[in-house]
Amino acid sequence: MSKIDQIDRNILRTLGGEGRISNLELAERVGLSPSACLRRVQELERIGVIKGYRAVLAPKAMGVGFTAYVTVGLNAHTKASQLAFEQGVARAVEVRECHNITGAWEYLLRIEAADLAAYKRFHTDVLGTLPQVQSITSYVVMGSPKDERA
Amino acid sequence: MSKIDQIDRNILRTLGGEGRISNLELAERVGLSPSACLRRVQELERIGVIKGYRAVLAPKAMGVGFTAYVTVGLNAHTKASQLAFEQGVARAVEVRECHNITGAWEYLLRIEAADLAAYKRFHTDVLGTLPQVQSITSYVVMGSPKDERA
DNA sequence: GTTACATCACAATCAAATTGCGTCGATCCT
DNA sequence: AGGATCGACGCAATTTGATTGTGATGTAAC
Repeated sequence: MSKIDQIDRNILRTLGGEGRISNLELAERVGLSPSACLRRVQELERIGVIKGYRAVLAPKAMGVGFTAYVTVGLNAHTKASQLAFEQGVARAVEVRECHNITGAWEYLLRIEAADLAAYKRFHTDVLGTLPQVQSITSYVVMGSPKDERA
Repeated sequence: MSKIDQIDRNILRTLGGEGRISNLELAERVGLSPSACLRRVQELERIGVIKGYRAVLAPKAMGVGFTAYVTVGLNAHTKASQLAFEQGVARAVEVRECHNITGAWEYLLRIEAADLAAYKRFHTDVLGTLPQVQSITSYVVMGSPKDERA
């Protein structure tokens, strides 16, 4: 398979929303036999178009009651400084996302913590001890009218 | 089941990373028999702790070659203005996430588009035609050293 | 026109999911 | 202290789905 056709796009769209649909049901949805459908899914996984599957969990049940986006500016823009910061962030479980962005700050983080107190501890003991960090601005998430993360 | 115990947390953590693991394998991981494990998973789904499952797809394969975070300030802070904006955003497929945040802007959006030209069209024809919008700041994502979205 | 290749559906086999049921441990009530 | 009740378990049988081999079909290239 060298290119993704319309059937593949239907498969991907369906799996993007219902990752654990049975192959039988998926085959019916996209109009193939189960074996043909399964082979396509397996190929999409093999070539990396489908990177994996994840359960979508209710945050509260995972102990997450507080979410914030944080912009981070570094005091030095060197490659070493950026790599060191990224390593520090990789170790912090509260950091769910770390994006390298254009603009006045180098990074945008998504932080998930139990509550404000836990966020404060993260802010002080994690971000506050990374020597590369020069500026931090926190934006607390009060709600998410749209959230199609995957 | 009234509360989530350590076995449940193990199940959730495993499914959060490998949503399509077989029940057989999951049972081995958490130390239960397959039927006991399956019943717990079914209960976690029933009570809403597991909201669903999604395939994680490579962005390029879905036609996404450009990602940006956008802060949006509204010209009026009324409930009606916010709802109208949120409805406009709900209709836009490029908007993957819309978060209501504290600080100088009301919203933080995550935009996924094919390329810069497509982003420009979104910026002009979608955001640029919502009357509630007073300020827009775009932050282009150049990379994501950490991304555990689900 | 022939050959090669990709993709399909069918069918057989294998593996996993599902569910009924008995057992065990904990808790509560007498 | 003993019995009853309830929740959760593992076992086993049954059902369902996944997997894979294979032949057929269509398309493209030579």
